[in-house]
Amino acid sequence: MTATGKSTPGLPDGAHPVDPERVERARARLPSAEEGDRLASVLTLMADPTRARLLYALDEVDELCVGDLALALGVSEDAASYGLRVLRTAGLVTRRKEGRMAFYRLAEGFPEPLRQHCLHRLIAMSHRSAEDESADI
Amino acid sequence: MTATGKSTPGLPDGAHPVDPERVERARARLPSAEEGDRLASVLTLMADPTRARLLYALDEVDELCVGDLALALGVSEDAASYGLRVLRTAGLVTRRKEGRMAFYRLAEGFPEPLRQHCLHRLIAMSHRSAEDESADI
DNA sequence: GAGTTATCCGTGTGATGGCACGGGTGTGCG
DNA sequence: CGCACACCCGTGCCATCACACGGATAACTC
Repeated sequence: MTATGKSTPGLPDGAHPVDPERVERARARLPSAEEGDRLASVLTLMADPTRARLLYALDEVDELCVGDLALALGVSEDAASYGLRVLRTAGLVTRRKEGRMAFYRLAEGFPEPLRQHCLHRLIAMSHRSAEDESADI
Repeated sequence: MTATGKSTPGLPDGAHPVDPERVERARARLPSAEEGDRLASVLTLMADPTRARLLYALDEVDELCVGDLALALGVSEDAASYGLRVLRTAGLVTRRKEGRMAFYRLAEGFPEPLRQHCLHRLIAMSHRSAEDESADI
């Protein structure tokens, strides 16, 4: 059992794993590298102001066409189109074509945790973070 | 008042804002560009497998030194150090120096929503997302 | 004091990302 | 039938990024 237990700072006995117990505890519950990749890819989709706001807008109103989305966000139609392209490729939004225009909405299988936690809670957080003026509590 | 209301697809009267009501509804509740930027920057910090897992590990065990974190994650010490550097610059983790080693922990002011929603809920999501085999519920 | 160890910092590099640009497609209108 | 429109797609440009590498610092051991 190596009998080390906790190693005080200078002990060269344990060498690299300084506190193996904690390392093991962390390692056991840690998401795998692959899970980390998945989480990162889904968060990367939200980690862009344009895309985040596109999703938020589509969460508020069921459906919007590209031009109106661009207008609501105050970005170029090209930027909106590009953002939607990425989100669509990722399967987060769907497109309905009516005549010459395309209406977007959140995909049916839009991950509910993502909507709740990122769209609602985190956006709410960023509302009051930053340099809040008075800061009650 | 332009009297348009809803414009059917082909009406050239409303021109760009096809359905002004929805645009207005979206625009009113939409996070501002600046808020979008803030949200994006904080999400960008999580949108990296190494950093996300670093934070997760630090959330599980109070405190770990760089080498042990690298060991727990299975990444190079340099990668861990770099990730911690970024997180530290952003103020999400703090460093305590003891002798020649540095112990990291989540910052005191670590945004609670971030911990709950990103670390716990979203990681839980990415556990069962992907191609889940049997998928009980 | 010399050597080793744990970490930090600045820089180079390959990779990725957001978006503007130009050209293309299908649609509605006169 | 020809024009304008709303949108899509492929591509190029510039910025950012994650990480490796090398050197520097402080501390512990002998």
